[in-house]
Amino acid sequence: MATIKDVAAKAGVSISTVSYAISGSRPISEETKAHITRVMEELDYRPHAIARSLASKKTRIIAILYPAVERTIGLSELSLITCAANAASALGYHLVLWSMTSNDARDLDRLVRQELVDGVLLMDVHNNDVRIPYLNERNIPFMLFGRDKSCPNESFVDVDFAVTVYQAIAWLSGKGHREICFLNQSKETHDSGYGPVVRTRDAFTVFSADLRIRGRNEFCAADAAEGYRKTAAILAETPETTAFIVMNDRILSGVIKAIEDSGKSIPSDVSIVAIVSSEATATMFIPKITTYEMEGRELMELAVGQLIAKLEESYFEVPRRLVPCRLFERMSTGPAPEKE
Amino acid sequence: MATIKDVAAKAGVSISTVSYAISGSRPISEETKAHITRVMEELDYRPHAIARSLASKKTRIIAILYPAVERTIGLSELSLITCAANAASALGYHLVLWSMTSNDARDLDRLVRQELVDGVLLMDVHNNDVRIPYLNERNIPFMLFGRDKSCPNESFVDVDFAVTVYQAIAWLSGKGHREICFLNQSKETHDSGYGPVVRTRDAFTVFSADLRIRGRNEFCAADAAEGYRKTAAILAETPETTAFIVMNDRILSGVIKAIEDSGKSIPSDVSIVAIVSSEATATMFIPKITTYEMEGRELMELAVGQLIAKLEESYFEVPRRLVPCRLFERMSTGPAPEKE
DNA sequence: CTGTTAGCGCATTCAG
DNA sequence: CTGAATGCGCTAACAG
Repeated sequence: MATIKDVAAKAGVSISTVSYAISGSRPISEETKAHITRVMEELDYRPHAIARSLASKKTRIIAILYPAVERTIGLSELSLITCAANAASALGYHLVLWSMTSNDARDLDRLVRQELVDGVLLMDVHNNDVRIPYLNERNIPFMLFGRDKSCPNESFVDVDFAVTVYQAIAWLSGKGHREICFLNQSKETHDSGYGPVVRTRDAFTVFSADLRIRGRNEFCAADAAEGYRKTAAILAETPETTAFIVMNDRILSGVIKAIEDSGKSIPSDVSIVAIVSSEATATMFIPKITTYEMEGRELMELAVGQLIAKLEESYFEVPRRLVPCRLFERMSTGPAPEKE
Repeated sequence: MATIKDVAAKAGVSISTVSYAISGSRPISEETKAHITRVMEELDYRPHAIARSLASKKTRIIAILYPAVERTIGLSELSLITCAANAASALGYHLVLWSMTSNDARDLDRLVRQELVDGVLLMDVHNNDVRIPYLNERNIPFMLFGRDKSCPNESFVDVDFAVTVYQAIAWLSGKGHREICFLNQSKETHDSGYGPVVRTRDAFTVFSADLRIRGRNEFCAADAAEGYRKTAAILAETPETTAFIVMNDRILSGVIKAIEDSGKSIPSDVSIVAIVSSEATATMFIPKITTYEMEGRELMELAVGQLIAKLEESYFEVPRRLVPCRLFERMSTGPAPEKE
């Protein structure tokens, strides 16, 4: 492997000149720079990442950190991580994956102390996350993917749950639906303060009133059988319901079945839209489900971009970015049925 | 941050003694070693990963590499990657994620040439994968997760598809089923030579004969509607079918619906077992689906362990390990119905 | 069994 | 605008 020394020798300049030609942190005449560039190409030179890190005290590596707790929102997608890797790569960074098996900051300490990474991207932030005070204390730059009310001063990117709920209601409303039921996740999840569940619930209350929708704001445990039971009960109690907004992929099949078993059909009698869902889920059903899907790529590019901006100090404000989900209209939604 | 120098000074020994006490690559007397260990703890010393790498020419970082192509088998799980990270971490390694967006070995070259990693774990290996000759040529140690007939000489770990199919047939057979249909993935996937589809198909042919099962060996496109159509057709043609083995989570809801619409019920009339599936999928349906699930954790520990063994040259053979899926009996399977 | 020392490949001072 | 020299923190010869 060619080193910077080889390049310098062949180009007839000093090592530092080559170094500056690469980094640009000091003016180099156009012609020597061009010459050096050519020699680098001839030698197929690549800077040695490790050596560069040791000298510069910056590794150009960021860590993406998954905590012990498994959440129910569909954040657990491989594509999110590959997006992160791609985003990092595009900015000249590497992405290492850390997965914490316990909820103990010492696990994190073990990793951080090796000084392998310049910054950390925290996934699945949860209430009173021990990782946040730890990173603050040690002054490790970090960014949250997801947010929590217990950490109001941090940088984050997150799904805009409120706007997503608003859009779903408004869109259904535009199709004539006036009686809409929101099937959120479980009450336990809500009561534990899990952000997405709390925010969507509040948003549904507010926006359904704003849009003059008669809304039912319900919880449902993450289980197809529960989805069935709940939906059947709702249909029995308020048969005028013409649309369901569902924030839990696991209950969809139960919801669909309950609607069909009640003698109604989708979407002519009842519409279903799944929020914070995914194409993979949507296409598993008949009919294919209309969804609002997380903008995983955009969110990740933001998260990684902001984190790296922080590292390179070209940014000084605390970035907080919310991105609503995007609508994918499929076969489970239609205009509200005519009133008899 | 304390450095090795600080430890040496405080312990009253030389730097190299500390180094050897850590690595164990040269004998150190028990008492000095104990003393050094104590001093390290007092100083809360952690070796600097980068400096160590530069000096030793080993980074103790491995890359997990996802290719451009998206495969249909459920390998796309986040848990696989976190397992890989955990396995690596347990062995003192870090895991970086590389995601190739093109099918070009030059992308890989760009990464490898930075000499950031000691070895590579290739995911989702496909026919005539360009990455394999490249890595061989450059002498980069690597390991395959999944395998392909176009690379018969490499080290790999993989799901034992044949044994999984055998077990599924045998298990159903033990419950009295004699007419079993295997719903594989699409014919196009098979004809393109995709290993899992080819191997399961062949295995079904062989083992259903061995076990005296009247088997239908069918393809089905990855779509719930196709699953419905296909299942309905099969039920019409061969109504004596009492069990379906399905290797495609995307069609399950169609299969279930077709069976129910034909007036039969699950599992009393017809059993369903999904192979190479997952709990997440299984619990999305009513009834919960009996599955054979990939031993992701075990496979990953094997893959990472073997790769690292290779790196550290405590191993010289080419490891090839197959692990069949494990049965999770749920509600979609039961004894074959009595013959009329 | 332990100490001394020369790099690993590069970034970055200090001189010119 | 460019070159020479120092050292990042550690490993691994070499020397005792």
